Amino acid sequence: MPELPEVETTRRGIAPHLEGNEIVTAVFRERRLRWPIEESLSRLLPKQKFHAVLRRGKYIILSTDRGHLILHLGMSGSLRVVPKTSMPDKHDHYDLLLNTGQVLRYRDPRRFGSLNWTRTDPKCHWLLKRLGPEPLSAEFSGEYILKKSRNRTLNIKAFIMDSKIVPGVGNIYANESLFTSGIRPGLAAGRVSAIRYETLVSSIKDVLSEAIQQGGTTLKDFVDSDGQPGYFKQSLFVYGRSGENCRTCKGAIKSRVLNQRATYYCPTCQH
DNA sequence: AGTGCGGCCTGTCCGC
DNA sequence: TGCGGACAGGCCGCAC
Repeated sequence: MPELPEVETTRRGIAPHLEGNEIVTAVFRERRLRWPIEESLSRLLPKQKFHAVLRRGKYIILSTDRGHLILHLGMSGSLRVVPKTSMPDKHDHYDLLLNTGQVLRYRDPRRFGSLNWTRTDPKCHWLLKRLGPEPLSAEFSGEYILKKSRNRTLNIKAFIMDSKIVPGVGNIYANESLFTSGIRPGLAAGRVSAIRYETLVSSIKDVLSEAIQQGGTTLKDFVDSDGQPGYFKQSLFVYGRSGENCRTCKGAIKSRVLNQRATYYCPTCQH
């Protein structure tokens, strides 16, 4: 499940292979992703040259001289750069063949991902325009989130997973950052104090940056790698550890469902 | 406006 | 061993 660090790792991995290079052909084998891929892309994309590979939340933006591809990896998506001789497998839904002889290949067994095209400023695209500030930017601060949270009854975990508040904090990192900052996931967002929001924002930034750094260690092998960055190996404090011992207090990690999402916490360390 | 939930998918895991 | 069913997960869009 690609979280923001994996998306950023992917972005960094593919960028040097794309920037300055041109699309020769676009092959779509399965257009039924979260939204059907526009038919016109097959004829629009050839001859377009990439000039930037950006990220916004968990969206990757491939900017060309004529517009922008906006893509999301969903639950099971991955993007890799492979030689054009490499055969696609069952879940490899599209290929962008480049003038370098390499192919940018999208795989997504569950097809929760998406691919959209826009000619205008991607910031104004309907998928991106409502997103909150980037979690790793200065704009995402304790002050900002405190202000957004006033009078909100929604639990703090669902609140930080709301992309309108801050994009890119998925279930794993929501659980982990709430543990690190000692906050119970079920607490109403509006009842969390200013000082605790300062801690939470720092935790989110720390946990995301650290995971990006760990993912970065696999970058050099990106072309040949299986696309799984190293952050899965990082030691998680609570996520998926129901019944196991808390790494801090040795008590049992609990789990419950909040807003239809698996939620893990330590009843002793989090209040 | 805020909140909660349905729906989209398929690989994996569990129980029989 | 084989089979069916539950589950996970991001996120838009809808209903209340």
